Amino acid sequence: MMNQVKMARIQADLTQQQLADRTGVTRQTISLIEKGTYNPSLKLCLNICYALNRKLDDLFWVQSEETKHEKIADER
Amino acid sequence: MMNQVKMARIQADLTQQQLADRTGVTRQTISLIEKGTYNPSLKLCLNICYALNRKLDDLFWVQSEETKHEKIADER
DNA sequence: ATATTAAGTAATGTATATGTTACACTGTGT
DNA sequence: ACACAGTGTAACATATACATTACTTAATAT
Repeated sequence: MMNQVKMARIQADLTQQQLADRTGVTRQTISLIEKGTYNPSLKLCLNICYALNRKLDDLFWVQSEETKHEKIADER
Repeated sequence: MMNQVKMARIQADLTQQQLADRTGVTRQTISLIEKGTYNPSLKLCLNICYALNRKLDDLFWVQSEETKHEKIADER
């Protein structure tokens, strides 16, 4: 589950702990989400968005496997 | 947890059962998500997006309580 | 050298998302 | 009147998100 949380957090100049505090979870949860091994709840995704002043698609959108090919075709 | 799933599903002319089949969950799960009593996982949100050809912000974005006021102020 | 901060990760417990089965209600068609 | 499709919802079981605690490593500062 790839995402842009780590990039956005660093751009916002926050530590994992600071982001965790602002989103109401523990640092460990943030770490696992950034590493991509977790499948976070929508509510947590939204809280991360609020803390980083982003929207869902900025941080969490991933293209479906099927439409990836169309994208490649578009780029040609 | 308000969302636009029901609207988008009806616009796509799908039943809850059809959407459930396409997203790999049961009809009950779709029903509860549409009703807003569930806090679905990101993976399920993405699968619903794929099935309805939408993006996360279209179906699942909800403004934070704090920024709601700013929005209202903007509209004045 | 030592202390401190940021981050990765493992073990264990709890809360909850989701599945399964089943029943009820509403509307529509016959 | 009956059948059926679509939906809401409840009870119970299972998987997993998330918390808690704790250990480790790397980097930086004193």
